Amino acid sequence: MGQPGDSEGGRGYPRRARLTRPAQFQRVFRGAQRYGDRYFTILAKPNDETLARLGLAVSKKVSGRAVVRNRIKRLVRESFRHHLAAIPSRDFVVIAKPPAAKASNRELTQALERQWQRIQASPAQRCER
RNA sequence: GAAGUCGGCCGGACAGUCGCUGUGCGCGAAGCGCAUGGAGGAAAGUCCGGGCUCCACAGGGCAGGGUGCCAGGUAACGCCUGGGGGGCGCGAGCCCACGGAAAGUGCCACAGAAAACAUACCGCCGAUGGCCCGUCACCGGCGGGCACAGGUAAGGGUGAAAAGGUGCGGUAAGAGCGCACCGCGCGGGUGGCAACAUGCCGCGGCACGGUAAACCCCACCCGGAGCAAGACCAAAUAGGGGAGCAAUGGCGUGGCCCGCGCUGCUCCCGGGUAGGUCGCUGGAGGUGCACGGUGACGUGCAUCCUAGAGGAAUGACUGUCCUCGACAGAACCCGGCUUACAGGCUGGCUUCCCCU
Repeated sequence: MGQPGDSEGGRGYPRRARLTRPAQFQRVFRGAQRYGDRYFTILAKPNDETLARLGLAVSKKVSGRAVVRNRIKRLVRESFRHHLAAIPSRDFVVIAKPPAAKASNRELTQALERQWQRIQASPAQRCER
């Protein structure tokens, strides 16, 4: 099948690959490169680690129901995990938009794949402050 | 078999691959391997009640809030069980904020004459009194008329509601005015722990409209905040307190001394931010049996351990099958209530139909 993650034998998604503290989120929110489509906005900022890290932001504005928000977060994490090897080591914050609540799993997965490819293609810019 | 009614239960299944995470064990240990566990009946709304934690607190009262037929169950409740009363249904069964309106206050729209110590629009009567007419020779009597005083609440009409109902008597017409039956109220007796009931006895012609999710009265209950509660460990930076050391200094103020202020190094102490650890899941716990109880529930014995994350795990993909899958995601923990829910399984009871 056309699952890139499967063909590479899959990757783990350890705690190292997550943004865990408010300060880390703040760092990304301040001056990051932006990517996005109708389902997501992705903020990216170079980090000092050897691994890309992911943070999620799915607000209640996206959907009032916790089940829907959980689904979106799981899909993003799953996609990120599959592409971890190919993604440059930067900190990302994926912000979901309201249309994502109505999209199917397949639609969201494909949309994310396109974004990772764009990010892979674009060079990391130093955002001086 | 059909319709209905009251409960109980389930909430796609199986396999593979790749992940996340708790626990146990092992190892060449910031990890890895193996084994094993990982959302719900509502996890939801946050509407009640508790546990737990911190703060406050002698006792009592006021204010405020809540509950509201009775009895029981419970840690507690606004929950549950049983009972009483009222209403609905042929029935099983369902529904009810269901204490007090002979403490006080308020309100009762529209309509209607009148909405509460009753009143009198139409109507009825007009016995009694008044006026007029007739009759007898007069007083007076008798007869008739008027509807003036007055008497009525039977009938009409209004309204959610109009001061018991029906019948007979009675009357000028009427009226519990009188009587019978029904209804109502009060007192007593009887039954019941009680709410309450009453084919019992006596009394009262009947006097009591509704509204307390209106104020209010009565009885009972309630301190506040919440796991971001709270406890512990604790960098960096700034600052506080104490001790010691060197010089007996240095700088500022001042003409100078004293004095006052600032200043070095080392160690200790207390508070405490970032961050971390605990709180964090074994509990008013589940299951089975026995016993007590109409029941809710309680007691005893045996047995089981069944999520514990934290930017927040419990998922993704693929395949097969079916009746193609609803509402929906734990966040300290329990007991309830309420609301949402594709489809399916199952038990009791009721009514009707058919067969034997």
